[in-house]
Amino acid sequence: MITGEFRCSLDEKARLLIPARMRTEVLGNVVILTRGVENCLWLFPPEEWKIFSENLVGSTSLLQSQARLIQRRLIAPAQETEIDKAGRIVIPSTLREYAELKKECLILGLKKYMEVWSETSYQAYLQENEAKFKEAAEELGAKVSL
Amino acid sequence: MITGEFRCSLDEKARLLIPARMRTEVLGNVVILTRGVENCLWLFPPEEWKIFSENLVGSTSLLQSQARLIQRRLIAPAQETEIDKAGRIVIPSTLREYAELKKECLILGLKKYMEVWSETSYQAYLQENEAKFKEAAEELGAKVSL
DNA sequence: GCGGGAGGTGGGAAAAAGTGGGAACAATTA
DNA sequence: TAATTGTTCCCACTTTTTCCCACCTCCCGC
Repeated sequence: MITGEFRCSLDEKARLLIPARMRTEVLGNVVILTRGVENCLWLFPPEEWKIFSENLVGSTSLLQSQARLIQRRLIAPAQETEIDKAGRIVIPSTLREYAELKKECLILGLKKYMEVWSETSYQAYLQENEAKFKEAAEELGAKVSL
Repeated sequence: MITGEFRCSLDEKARLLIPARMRTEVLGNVVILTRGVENCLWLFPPEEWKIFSENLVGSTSLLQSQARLIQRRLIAPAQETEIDKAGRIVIPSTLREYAELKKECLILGLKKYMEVWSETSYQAYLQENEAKFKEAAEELGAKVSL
C-alpha cells in the first residue's frame, strides 16, 4: 500500500471518496473498516485484515478481560465495505460518529493499512503530540544512526 | 547527493523546480517527499528513503502509541513524486501547507537527502537557533578534535 | 555584440478525478 | 396498504491534474 496524506470529503450521503492513488493499491473492491486507536478509523485491504485480526485473536483468550476488551474494541466494529464505481465507500454511522467525521476528512496511507481522520481532529492530534514526537525522534536518533 | 543552498520558486500550480545541479544527483526521476522535523519538507532519493523508512518501521507495532506517532508523522505523509521534463515536482497540498511554502523557497542539499523550506521560515529558524548552534558546536568540539 | 544552448517559467488543452443529485428500489411505520 | 424515509446505482457535470510546448533569459564562446 502506498503512503501519503490525502484530503478527501464525505458527502451528505456519508460517502467517502478514496483518492485514486490509494484505490489502485487496494486489490479488489472491498475494504474492512474498523475503529482505530485515537480518534480515527482503520481501513484494511482484506488480506491485511486477515493477518492482523487472526494474529490478534490468536494471541488472546476470551477468558481474559483485557483480551475481551481488545476484541470488542478492534474486532467487533469491523465491517466489510464495497468501493463503488466512483471510488467511494459508505461509512457506517457508528463509525462516522466515533471518528467525528465531518465533510473535511483526511486519509493517511501507512503501507499496510489506511487511517481516516476528521481534518480538525488530526491537526489537533499532531499539534498535541509534536513535543512527544520530537522526544521520540531524539531517542531513536540516539539508538540508531539515521 | 550534492550540498548547497539554492533559492527556487513554487508556481501557482504548486510545482517546485529542483535546480539542475541537484537534479543530476538524483538517479532516476522519482523522489520521496515527506514532512520533516521543524518547518520543512524532506526529500529523499528512493534508495535512501527505503533504508530510512525500513529502519524506522522495522521494529514497531501499531498497537503502541509512540510507534503510531512516528508513523503518522514521518511515514504517512511520504509520497513518491515524479520529476517532470522541466525538472519540477508537484508539492501535495497538505505538505505545502505544513511547511508554509510560498513562492520563495529554499532547497538545502544534505548529502543523503534534501530539505525544502520557505525562505522566511528558514531565516527565522537560523536566527532563533544561532545561540544553540554555538553551544552545540562547543560541546562537540570538546569531544572530537575538528 | 551576436548566436546558441542550457536552465527556468508559464500556460493551454486533453485526460482523469471528484462531486452531486435523480430515480429506482428497499425498508419502515402508521 | 399507503406514505415516508433511507439506500443504492448510475449518470452528467465540474474541477483538478497532467502533459506538452513555446518562450524567456542568462551565460558562454566566437
